[in-house]
Amino acid sequence: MASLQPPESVTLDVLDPIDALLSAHGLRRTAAARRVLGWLLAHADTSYTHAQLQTALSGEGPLALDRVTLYRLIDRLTQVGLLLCRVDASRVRRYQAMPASVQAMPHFECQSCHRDSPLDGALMGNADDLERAAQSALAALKALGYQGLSVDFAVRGVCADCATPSAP
Amino acid sequence: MASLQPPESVTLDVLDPIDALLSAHGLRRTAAARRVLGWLLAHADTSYTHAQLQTALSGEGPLALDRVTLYRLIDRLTQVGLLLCRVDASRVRRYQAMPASVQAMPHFECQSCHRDSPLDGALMGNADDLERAAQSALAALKALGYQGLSVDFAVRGVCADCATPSAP
DNA sequence: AGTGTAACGCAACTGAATTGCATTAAACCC
DNA sequence: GGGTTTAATGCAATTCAGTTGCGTTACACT
Repeated sequence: MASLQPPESVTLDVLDPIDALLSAHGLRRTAAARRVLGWLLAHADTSYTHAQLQTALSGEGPLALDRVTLYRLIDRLTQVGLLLCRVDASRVRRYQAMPASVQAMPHFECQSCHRDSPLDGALMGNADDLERAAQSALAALKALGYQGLSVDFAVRGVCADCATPSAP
Repeated sequence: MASLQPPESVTLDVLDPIDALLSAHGLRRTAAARRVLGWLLAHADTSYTHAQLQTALSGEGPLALDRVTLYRLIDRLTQVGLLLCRVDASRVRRYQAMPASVQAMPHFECQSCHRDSPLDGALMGNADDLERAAQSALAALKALGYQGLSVDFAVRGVCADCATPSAP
């Protein structure tokens, strides 16, 4: 049956860019790898835990990927620099497609309730200063051969809700 | 036997500053609490994992503190803002006495080998920019009632060692 | 087509952290 | 001082994210 399938669909993916990324980084083009990287690239604005990826992928298609296989896959994708990985306040790893422009999205993590909220506009007066500091550090590390670099600016503490003694 | 013990030793700790901190934050002055907070204040320059604390404390004195008790204790100390807590690259929590001046000690975390190294002088050109950004964010949050604030600036990626294909 | 090896899947395991519950001892009150 | 309240302790059992071992499958390369 493979003999008569069209080599490319009407919507031109002559030689899928995802496949290109995979082999450019020395990884095999397996169904799972294509799927995971593709999905993360399509949802590149946020980060996802292993568990979230697992359900998201099994939900939207026929692929019932093994737990361990997914662990190893995202690990490989991270090591070659295709994914960005950080550990959130509740100790779970979060993966995200490596952003082209490495913005240091500032965020706040509450030590008590473990919520993680972005520090936007009003709360981040001098975002330019931050950006400048980030760029200089990145340039220096890149020159040393470091790869897949990203910057993270986090404020930690106890949020107003948790700080108030208790409710009446 | 308590009746004849001297109220304070020769080296004036009339009403221990640690005890003061504890009760000022609504915590009971137990042997364990005194000991842990005291030790962390005496080693305030770095952070320690639960396991490290456990061995350090049992090593240097008679206190054989229970694992779980230590977990709950450092958790309490963190919630009231006496300790600072972060999760390192290998997913374990690291605790540190809350520093008075909240420096955003910049550091690099390798996604591959999970080493965590400080970004000093040469690698952090505009440390002032970073400091300024941090101060503005802190001021804004403090005004909202947030407590025990600290700043963390991390660069993530794959270090030069891990990035090179392999050794010959 | 044949072959070496990366990637897969399953089962068993680790290690940090949490929960339940009975016990101890600060802190508060009279 | 004695009595009460409840925070803090200790132990056992459990959770949860992630890992390791090992036999099997299927890319990639000639």
